[in-house]
Amino acid sequence: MFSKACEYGIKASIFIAINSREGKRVNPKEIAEEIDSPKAFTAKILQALVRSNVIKSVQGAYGGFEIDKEKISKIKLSQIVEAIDGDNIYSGCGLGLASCDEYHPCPVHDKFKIVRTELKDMLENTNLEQLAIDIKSGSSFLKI
Amino acid sequence: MFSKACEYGIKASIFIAINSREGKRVNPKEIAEEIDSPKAFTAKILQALVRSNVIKSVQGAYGGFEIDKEKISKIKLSQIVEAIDGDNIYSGCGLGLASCDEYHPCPVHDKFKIVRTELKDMLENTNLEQLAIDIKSGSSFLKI
DNA sequence: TATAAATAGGATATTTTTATCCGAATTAAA
DNA sequence: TTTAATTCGGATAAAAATATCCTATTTATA
Repeated sequence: MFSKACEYGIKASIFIAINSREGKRVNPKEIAEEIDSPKAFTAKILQALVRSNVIKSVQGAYGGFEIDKEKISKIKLSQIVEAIDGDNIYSGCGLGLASCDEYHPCPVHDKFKIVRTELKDMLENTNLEQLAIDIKSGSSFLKI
Repeated sequence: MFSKACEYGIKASIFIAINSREGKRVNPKEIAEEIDSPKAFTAKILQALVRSNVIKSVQGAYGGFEIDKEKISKIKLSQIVEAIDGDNIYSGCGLGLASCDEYHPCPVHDKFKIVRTELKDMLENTNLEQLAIDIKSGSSFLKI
C-alpha cells in the first residue's frame, strides 16, 4: 500500500510527536531504534519531512527533530503520505491508466473510487496526537 | 496500490476474457498492444497466471491464451491479485510490522482494517465477466 | 573561540521491480 | 515429416526503491 519510506515516515512522526509532547527532541539513532528501521535511510526521510513542514529540525549540538506542541493535533496522516509517496494513492488510476475518470474510466474505476475515498478519509481524519496517545498508553505499538 | 505486474495481469485477463467469450485465442503481442504494456514482461505475467490457473495457454501454432467460457464469471479479481502480488495487501500490516493484530496492533491497525476489508470485498466480488462486458459495451477502457 | 554534538546532503552500494532477448519445446497444418 | 507459429523459461539489462557512508555545515556550551 505505502512505500517503506512512507511507513518509516509515519512511524517516525508518531515517535517524534510522543517526545515533543514531553518537550524532548530526538535524533535519527533513537528514532530508528524505536521504529526498527535503517538509521541512515530514516534520516533521509526525516529531511524530506522537514522540507515539507511536517516536522522541524534543530541543527547543531543539542539539536534533533521535534514538532511544535500545538501542531501535533493538526498534522494528519494524509500530509505525511503526500509528502513521501505523493498523491498517487488518491488520484492515480488503480490500473495505471494515464487518464482515468468518469468520462473515460478504467474497468474498476467506480469500485476503486469507493475504497480510495475510504482510505483518503481515514488518512485525513487521523492526526498524530491520537496516534501518539495510543502508543503512550500501550494500546498500540511502533515495532515488532 | 498494486504492482505494475498486477495491473498488467488484471488488464490482460480482462482482454483474454473478452476474446474467449467470442471463441478467440490471443497472444502476448495483441494483448500488450491492447492494454498498452511491454510485450515480453506481459508474457512473463501471463505465464504466472497460467501456473496459478487463472488463464489457460495453448502452445504451438494457432495457440495462445484463453479462459474456459464457463470459468469467466467465476474468476475474481482477488485471484489475479493474489497470484501476482500475493496476499500482503489483505493480511499485511499497513505500517509493515511483522506481527500486527488485535493483541499487538500498529497505530493504524483498526482504521486500516476497515479500508483493507473494503478492498478485499471489492476484489472478491468483482469477476472477469462483469469487467469484460463493460469494456465490450464501451463503458470502460483498457488503455490511455 | 574552540570543541563536540547534531542535522544536511552528496556519492555510492544493494536489492527489488520492471523490462528485454533469445533459444528450446510444442503443435497445427501444409 | 517439415515448416511456421506459438508458449516456455533462462539469462541478462535497466530502472527504481531501499540502504549506507562520508564530509560539510550548524550551533550550544565550555
